[in-house]
Amino acid sequence: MRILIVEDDSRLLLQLDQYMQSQGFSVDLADDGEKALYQLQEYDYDLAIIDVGLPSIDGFEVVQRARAMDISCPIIILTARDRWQEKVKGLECGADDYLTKPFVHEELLARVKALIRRSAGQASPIVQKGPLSLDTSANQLYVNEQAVELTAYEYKVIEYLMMNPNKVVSKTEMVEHIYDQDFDLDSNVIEVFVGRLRRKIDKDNIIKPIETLRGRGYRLNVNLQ
Amino acid sequence: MRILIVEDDSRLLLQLDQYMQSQGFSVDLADDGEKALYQLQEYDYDLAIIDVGLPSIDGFEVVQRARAMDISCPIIILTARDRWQEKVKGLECGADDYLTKPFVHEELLARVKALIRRSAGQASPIVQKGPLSLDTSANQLYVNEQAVELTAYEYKVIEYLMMNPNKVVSKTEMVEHIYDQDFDLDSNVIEVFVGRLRRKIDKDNIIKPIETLRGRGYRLNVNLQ
DNA sequence: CTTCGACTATCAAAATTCGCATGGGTGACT
DNA sequence: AGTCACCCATGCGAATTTTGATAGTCGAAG
Repeated sequence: MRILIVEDDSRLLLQLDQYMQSQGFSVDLADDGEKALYQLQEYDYDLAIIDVGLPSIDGFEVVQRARAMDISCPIIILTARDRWQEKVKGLECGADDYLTKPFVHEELLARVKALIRRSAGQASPIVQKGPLSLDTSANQLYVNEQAVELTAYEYKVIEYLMMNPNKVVSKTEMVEHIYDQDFDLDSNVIEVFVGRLRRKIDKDNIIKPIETLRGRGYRLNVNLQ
Repeated sequence: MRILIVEDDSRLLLQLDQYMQSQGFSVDLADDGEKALYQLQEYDYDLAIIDVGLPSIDGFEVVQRARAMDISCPIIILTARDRWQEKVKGLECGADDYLTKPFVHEELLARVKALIRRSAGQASPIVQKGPLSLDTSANQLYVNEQAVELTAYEYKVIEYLMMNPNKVVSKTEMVEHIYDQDFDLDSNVIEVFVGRLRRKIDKDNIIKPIETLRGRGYRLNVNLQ
């Protein structure tokens, strides 16, 4: 985890540097807004800690300009003032958290950890199987990074197959997972959808991701490289 | 945005309920840990505010158990105590933020917004998506830098879509985040609001930002240049 | 190796479901 | 009383799903 600390009081700066390093972080330092913005642009930090009371460009502005430059790492601002308006202003500038000086180091650490934890848990859950990938939160299938538009049931079918790769899935099983309760089992819906999926996924029939196992069902074939 | 407030002091609870509602949130309430956990399990909140001083199951435990159940919504804990150990403990239990009582409502609001923003992967309070930009602190939508006046619900709909760009969002999901519990799910409100938004956002139908995915929901389309 | 029967693929029409526009009604607020 | 936002019911049009018929393929048995 690499973090940036921006603080003009050199005593505090070094103290924080030492503490965060002792906690296993890689720490970069800056002592004014100019340098801070440069560093933020240059490196991809996991988090930044910024004092609002900086000479020339103040902390609020650093945050604002960083956000305008599309820098999205979590930011904690440090404020010496106890007026809630300042804190609100900080958050509205685009900071994620603030801490009022003086503070104990443990509290800073706890907040840093909480923010990093949260910003890590944002990736959308994507299931990758060979050339196929499924973004289950966006309900979107990609074949070789190309988005493929599916209808509601087509999506349900491929989703179920992707959840059970390299496994023979019977048509009964699929029907039971895709439709809620009583559905006419001797219908060829699944065959129809598998057919449509095959055409959409791979027109030229080069990938052959869905294999038919006569009398048993289907299997999503994945080359586990 | 739908939030849960857990607090045993009924006076404060109602006060917060009223305030957060006035700020455009859909609010559910709970006055003990038992109910809170049930609610958290049952609904998909965008955020929870939990007092640590609850009878029977205390706030720390609620957070801990919620996280153990894989509930990942942002959580702010309220603590009456000013001892930093308590705050650190809260964050270590899995909370994302804390606020020390007494606090001014504006400060709570700023933190709530900051957390929701971050959990949507949005660092800045201004969300830019193609020709659309949304100022979440002013509750104002702009289309090509032009302000567009929206009603309360129209705003909630576009906000939720902007927080989930390029993602298929089902109508159920939208209803659940926009209204608080007990709302008739099979109603066509969402369709009506989407229709009105489309007309307001782009009269001439050139931008087509909101795409319909039959049987699945809607998707805010953003050209990721 | 061939044949037969069962299983699967494909197609297009039919049936169904879904989404949208519209207008009326209700309740809140002025 | 008037305005405004919102909710609800309706009916049309369109996209999707289902059906049923037909053609094709596979594999086991002879």
